[in-house]
Amino acid sequence: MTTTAGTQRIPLDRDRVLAAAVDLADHEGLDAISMRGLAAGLGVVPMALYKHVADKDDLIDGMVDTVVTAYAATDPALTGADAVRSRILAARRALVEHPWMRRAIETRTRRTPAVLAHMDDVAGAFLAAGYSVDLTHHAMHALGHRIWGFSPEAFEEPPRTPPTPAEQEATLRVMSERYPHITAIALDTATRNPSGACDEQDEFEFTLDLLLDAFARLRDAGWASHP
Amino acid sequence: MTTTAGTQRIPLDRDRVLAAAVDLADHEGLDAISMRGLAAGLGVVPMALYKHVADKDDLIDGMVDTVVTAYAATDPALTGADAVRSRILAARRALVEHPWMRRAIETRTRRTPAVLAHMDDVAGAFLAAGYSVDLTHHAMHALGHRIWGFSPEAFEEPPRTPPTPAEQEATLRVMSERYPHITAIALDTATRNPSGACDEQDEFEFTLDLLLDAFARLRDAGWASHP
DNA sequence: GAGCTAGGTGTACGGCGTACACCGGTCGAT
DNA sequence: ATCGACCGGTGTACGCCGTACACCTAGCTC
Repeated sequence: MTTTAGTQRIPLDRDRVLAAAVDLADHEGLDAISMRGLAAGLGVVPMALYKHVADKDDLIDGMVDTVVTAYAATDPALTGADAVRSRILAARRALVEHPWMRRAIETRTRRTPAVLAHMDDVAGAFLAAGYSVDLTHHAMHALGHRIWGFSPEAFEEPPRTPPTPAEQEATLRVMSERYPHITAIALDTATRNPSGACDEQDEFEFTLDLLLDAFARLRDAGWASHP
Repeated sequence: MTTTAGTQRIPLDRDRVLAAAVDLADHEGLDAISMRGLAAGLGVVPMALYKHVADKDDLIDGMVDTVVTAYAATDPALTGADAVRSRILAARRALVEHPWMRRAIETRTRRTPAVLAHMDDVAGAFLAAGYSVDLTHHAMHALGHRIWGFSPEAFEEPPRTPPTPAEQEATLRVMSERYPHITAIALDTATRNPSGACDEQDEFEFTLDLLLDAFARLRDAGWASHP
């Protein structure tokens, strides 16, 4: 089981390890990432990976970096809030392709070069559009994880097995009694989208634009946080 | 080691298990929560916990519920966005006391009664203030995790050992060359707060008010998402 | 040819969540 | 008074995890 007859093993390198990890996470989810499983997929013994990544944390940092590095560069024709918007939506596209990124980013603490570069680009777009350093700072805070292409969702749906109509009616009755307001929201959504699901992309862009708009207003008003 | 001479063991119940878990997490962090460690702290064998919680996931759901249940009720004198604001800031106070809540909430999928009740209260406050169901829905999305008292922070600082002044200068030079914009922000912050740290509470309230303000404007303009 | 190095191996350790069989009390029904 | 059910705590064991450490080998440099 060392080498398949005659075929030479191409030696691993960090990029191949990371690419395999990204691929595995894309198909099986972040929880499926284990040093053992990843190694098996590469036809290699688990400890071999440690020649290319420091530890599992470094592996996941590397995966994040791999994806962030691949973000499309901002269209240089865009300026100001449009440049920010375009960069953030590029991040979101990557995020939709790699759903595990969301949780991966949330648990990272080290800031790798690609991550810093993305933050720097977003900040740079604000500054180039005449936002003060001060206001840019606040805008970055306000955008939060939105600059990575997602918003944290209080409303997130648990993956569920579809209930029978009877169950559905029973829970609806209970819900509307105990939680009338969120039930009203759910029912209102359902009138427009029978599946009852929210259009996450819409919500994302809605809030993104709301925030960008609010910040543009502050900029135009000459706002400053310090007296 | 069954029972200390004479003293009767008070039997465990779910609430005592959850309270012990919350306490442990408060002092040692969420990662310190293991069935084995928690059991040891309670002077009990690990499997004993499974008589009171279904599994580790249920344990953490229960911990979240415990804290959320303890949120101060909204001051009934407050109305509208003020009621929302007050409820969210109450959540934030709880979050500061229980730092592990942040990560715990982020990884939850099940929505427990206390969690639903909090969401329902926030939504109810909007509706009571004359926001349409539609607009309330969008506002809840936009607030995202903010209704739990925190915002996801792109800017989060890793816990770090303070570097020597020489190192500090070296990294500053590298940073300001490669990432001029975020460095500018950091330096600007440092002029007002020598530690260079952001005031998270300020940033939180700033964005919260920005959003509440933007939504109030939409309400007053009679905004609706559907034509 | 000696020695170094990079990359892959094998073994082992300590931790985790939890399935499963068990066992001593308490208590209600007979 | 006896029996059975049930409830809370126990003990053992399994399979997974990350990774430390010693090792082996092929190829390269001097």
